[in-house]
Amino acid sequence: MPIKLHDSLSRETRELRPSQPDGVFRFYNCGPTVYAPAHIGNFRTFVVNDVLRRLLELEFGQAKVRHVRNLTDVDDKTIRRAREEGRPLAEVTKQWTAKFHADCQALNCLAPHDEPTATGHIREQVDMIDVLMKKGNAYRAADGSVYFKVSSFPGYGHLSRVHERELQPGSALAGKVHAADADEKEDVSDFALWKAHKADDGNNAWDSPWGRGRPGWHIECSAMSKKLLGDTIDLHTGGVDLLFPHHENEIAQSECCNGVPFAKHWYHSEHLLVDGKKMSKSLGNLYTLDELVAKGFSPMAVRYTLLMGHPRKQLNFTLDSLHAAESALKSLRSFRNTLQTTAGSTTPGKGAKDFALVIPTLEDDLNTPGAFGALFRELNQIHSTGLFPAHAAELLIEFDKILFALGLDLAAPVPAAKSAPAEITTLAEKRWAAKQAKDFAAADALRKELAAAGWTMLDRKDGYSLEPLKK
RNA sequence: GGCGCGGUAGCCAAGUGGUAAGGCCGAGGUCUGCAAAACCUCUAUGCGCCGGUUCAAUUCCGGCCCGCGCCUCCA
Repeated sequence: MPIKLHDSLSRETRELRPSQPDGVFRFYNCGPTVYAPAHIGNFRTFVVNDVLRRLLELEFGQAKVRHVRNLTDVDDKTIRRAREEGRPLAEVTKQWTAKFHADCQALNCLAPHDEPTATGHIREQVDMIDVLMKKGNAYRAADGSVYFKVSSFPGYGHLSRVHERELQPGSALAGKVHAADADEKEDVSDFALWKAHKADDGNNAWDSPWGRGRPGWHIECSAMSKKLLGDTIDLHTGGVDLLFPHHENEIAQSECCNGVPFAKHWYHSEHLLVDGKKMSKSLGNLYTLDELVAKGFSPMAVRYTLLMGHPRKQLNFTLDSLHAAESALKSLRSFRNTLQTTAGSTTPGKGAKDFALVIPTLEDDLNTPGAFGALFRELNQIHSTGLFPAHAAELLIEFDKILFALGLDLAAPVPAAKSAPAEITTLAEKRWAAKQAKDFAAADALRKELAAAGWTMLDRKDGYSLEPLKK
């Protein structure tokens, strides 16, 4: 079944298919700026793109998907961070790149096939700017910066419908408040391709035909996409906030330089809200993966939570939803164990249609909550009708395919139980002894004592474990 | 002000012109000395409000109310 995905440019849901004769599907996902830990809003986009990547692999074959995600390692924020910490830029970005990779791995995201960096592709960016200069789409301003001339590209604004917008009085552009370099530009809409060196940049500058400086933000994606995937790619993705101006500017640069359409398909995932509001430092509702893990949640529950809402709708993230995710994962784990136990070493049967709707639901515009619904509906159905070994063996294969598509690793570590203090283990030992002696009255009294101290005992045949009481 | 998205059970959240998936929580039950786990059952005559179209609307159309996002370097 073909994968259908909403296209931000045409505003239609269209089939995804490779456009090149080699049958390789090429997609570019705008990656993070590495100057701080990414927050879970960032990860919503990367997790959604990861599900997409997995579906593409299932559809076209593992070898027929090429996934590129960049790392922005030179811009205002990274340079400012390095300056504030008195460290070289490369050291700062290396640190946060490593952290980003660790978080991605914890969230079970497949690594992109290429992860190019802006500083690693200065020459490609300069070359591209050079072409734009020669074609008359760019100009060098008095300060040595190079700007893209928006009026030279008639297609500008189609993606974001920028022409249909009215500027809010007092907005940055209308008031030129933020446009520190506005005087250098011919038009406020023009954007920087090359930024002339300033004192604040320190030694983070490169030579170019227009003098020392550094690339503007937008050009890196155009240049690296061209180098690694070609002039026309099959899909370009990112968060909604990148739709304008970032992606609009990428289209302008790439199409003016290459003379062919930039991306066949555009996809934007919506924002994650926290307690009904966009995450922001000022509201204090910004979460990183580490903070959630510190609260006792597993990274897999975070991943599950990020997939609980439709990717093109704002998703309201709460701690309650993390609890829900943790419980849901537990059910899935338990179900898989049942399948495994029942199946044993039986040869899988053929023809079961139990999970037939899950992947197709996912393939219909990445309807992750719909897919979870279909999954649990089937799961309940199977529970109530019972299982034969051959059936279970077959279902196990299907179930694992679904887990792969969603990127849920049920074997991933769950939060380690806190170890109990000595007085608790003493009580527990006493209770266990009482139970073995069948002194149930004493055992029950000790259970109550433990509960009062905030602990519960989970009995097994051969022993017990201790867990802190929930709430 | 402009552009866009949304308002579905206590919470989260799919979906459809023909009478509401699923998860969490909660209640009852089976099973276990107890507890936990697992499994079973139950939980919106209702889908922001008011009109309209229709045999039939939560789903289409119009108006209104409320919320959220974006409006030049934030995933």
